[in-house]
Amino acid sequence: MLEDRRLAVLRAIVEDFVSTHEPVGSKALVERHSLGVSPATIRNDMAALEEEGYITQPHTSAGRVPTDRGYRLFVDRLSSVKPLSPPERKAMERFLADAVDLDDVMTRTVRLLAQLTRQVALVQYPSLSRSKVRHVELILLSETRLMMVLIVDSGRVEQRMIDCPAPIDASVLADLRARLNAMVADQPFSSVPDALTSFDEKFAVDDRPMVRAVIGAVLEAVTERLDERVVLGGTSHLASYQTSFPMAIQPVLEALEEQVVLLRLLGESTSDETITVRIGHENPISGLESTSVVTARYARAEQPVASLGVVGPTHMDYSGTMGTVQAVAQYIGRILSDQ
Amino acid sequence: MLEDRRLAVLRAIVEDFVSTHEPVGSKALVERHSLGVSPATIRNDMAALEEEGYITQPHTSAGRVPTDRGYRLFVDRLSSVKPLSPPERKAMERFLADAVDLDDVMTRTVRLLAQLTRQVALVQYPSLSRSKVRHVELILLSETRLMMVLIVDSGRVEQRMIDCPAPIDASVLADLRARLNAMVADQPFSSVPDALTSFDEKFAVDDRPMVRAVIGAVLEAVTERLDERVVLGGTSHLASYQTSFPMAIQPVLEALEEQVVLLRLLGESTSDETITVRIGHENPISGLESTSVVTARYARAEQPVASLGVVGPTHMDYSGTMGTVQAVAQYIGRILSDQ
DNA sequence: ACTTGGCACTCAGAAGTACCGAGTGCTAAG
DNA sequence: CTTAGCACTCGGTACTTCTGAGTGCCAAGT
Repeated sequence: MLEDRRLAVLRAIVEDFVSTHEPVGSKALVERHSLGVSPATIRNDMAALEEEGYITQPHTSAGRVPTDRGYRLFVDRLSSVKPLSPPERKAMERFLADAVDLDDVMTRTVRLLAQLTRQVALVQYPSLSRSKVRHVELILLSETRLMMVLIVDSGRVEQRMIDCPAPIDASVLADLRARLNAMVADQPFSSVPDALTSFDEKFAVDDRPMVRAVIGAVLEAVTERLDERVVLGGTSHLASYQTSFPMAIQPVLEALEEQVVLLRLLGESTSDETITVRIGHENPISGLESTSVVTARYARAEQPVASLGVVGPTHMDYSGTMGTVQAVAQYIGRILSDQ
Repeated sequence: MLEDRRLAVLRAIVEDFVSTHEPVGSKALVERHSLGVSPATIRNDMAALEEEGYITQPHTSAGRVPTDRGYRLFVDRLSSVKPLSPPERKAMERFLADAVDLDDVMTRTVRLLAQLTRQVALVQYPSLSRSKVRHVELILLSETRLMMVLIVDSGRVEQRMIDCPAPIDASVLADLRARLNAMVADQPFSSVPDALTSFDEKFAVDDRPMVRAVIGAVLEAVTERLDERVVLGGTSHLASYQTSFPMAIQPVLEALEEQVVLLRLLGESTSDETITVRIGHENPISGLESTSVVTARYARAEQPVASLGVVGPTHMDYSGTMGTVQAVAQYIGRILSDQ
């Protein structure tokens, strides 16, 4: 009972602080929330909460502010994932329905997320590791130069230039093309490396350098990490944070300029959770200690392929943000599975 | 003579203000620059300059600050384009030399520009309008579906899916491929549309729908505006502007999030100038009225293909920025021409 | 006709002072 | 365990004063 009320107080503090961005005092708390006790009682609870490290006072004569630990408890036990409102859901579906290709889906998603959450949004390109090869084409560009075009079942296309040591014979090339396709067409990316082991031995010794160059290009294409691309949007929202609360945006902007950082942010989701929240210092990346990151994985045809999420101030509306991120992740998954 | 000194005063004011970011007074001016006259004389000149609208006083008891008009005069008549220092040049060449493909060149360039100028950098992808077709490949994916792969001389590749109304005959396809390449290979993009006019008439009536679909895809690929992509970097530098001088970064960040805006910024260069500077309100884009934009075109094989540039505070180091932008533009041109 | 020293004037920003009141912790009574 | 009462703290606001950089103007100098 007592424990319950303390948690209620913490929840009230977080909620109030998130909406007003101002330290909240005991009096304001009993007024705004019907806690059924007097401010003095709340003060005792607050002292206890502070003792345990969930809240803190910016200065002696001010109210309390949640600590990262306080937010953590709030997220874990006191808040629920708030689903999108029907109009928001409508807006999302309408906005994403018009996407014409993968790039467009990604761009639109990042804009959408940024708009709905009013925060910085991140969207990672789907991984191709579960994809299958549809076709490999080899095109002779000059005597010693050819281009390999790899067509993926998702419609994506990868190309590689290949320079050969010796002039290429057209009939050898045709033979290679046919055999190569027989080997890898309809194979998932993951089994291509195995399929092509000692593939070159089937060719005349003279042709092997060329064959090996082609194999190399194919392997490169199927092993390349295409999920290592992240689009970013809504950075202008950063500027509005600082008005509301002290926070240097420079380090945040700097961190967000690094693709590596973005990948770490999205990549380190706890694998068994659908949605991950990292609060303040929990965040391993320097420059983002005073922000929270909410990410979710999205799937294509039931298989998780990548993540998306948002970066915002620690005093964000976690319920709403988590709901939005989750909804967008699910919807994107559906869109990608459809096409 | 008198006129000369006034200009010297304006130059001194701009230079001082750019380096200190503080209004500059008559006394400080004579001390820092050897103008050979007394503060009182400078004051007279300043009054005249203010009268003409080149400088202004933030408040009565403060020094003068250049107006947009003052910067304009400074850029047009009082400053020179400062070439990169040898170490900077070295750094640039080293940094760009490692680029592996076009995307990499663009990404590295934007980082480089941002780093050298400490401002927000923009780099537009090269236009393909001057490019030539190297090869067109048609790949049969299923009975009625094929993929068109267009290889451009710059190494870039465009692909299009094509659905045909009727099953496709392999020999017809081979014929089409051969003839199509005969028509368009080595042709500049601009002449492809003409080359393909009434091309379909050379085929059997039954095959024409398929041929037309392919022609459509090729035309789409060669007319698509591939230069409508801009990469952006160095936004974190925005945060440091505001510390030095009042400037809302939110509208700037917002503006920079719009691809359309970026394209306008880069696209509207005066065509006959190698380097374009737009100062403060000269800038047509809302949100960027208090920034200056320095852009330059870059060429590939002597033909201008796109632009790059930076966005910074109006009190920027114009000489240095112009020098850097120009140097990078030239060097990028060389890199693109090489490969 | 320009330059210059002198001088009164202005005014933003710093520094000092006082005050208010939100918020606290503690204590003693309920 | 709760609560009313109370003394205490201290950030923020408002007001004042002070200072000095910087100005414009004028009259004398070259």
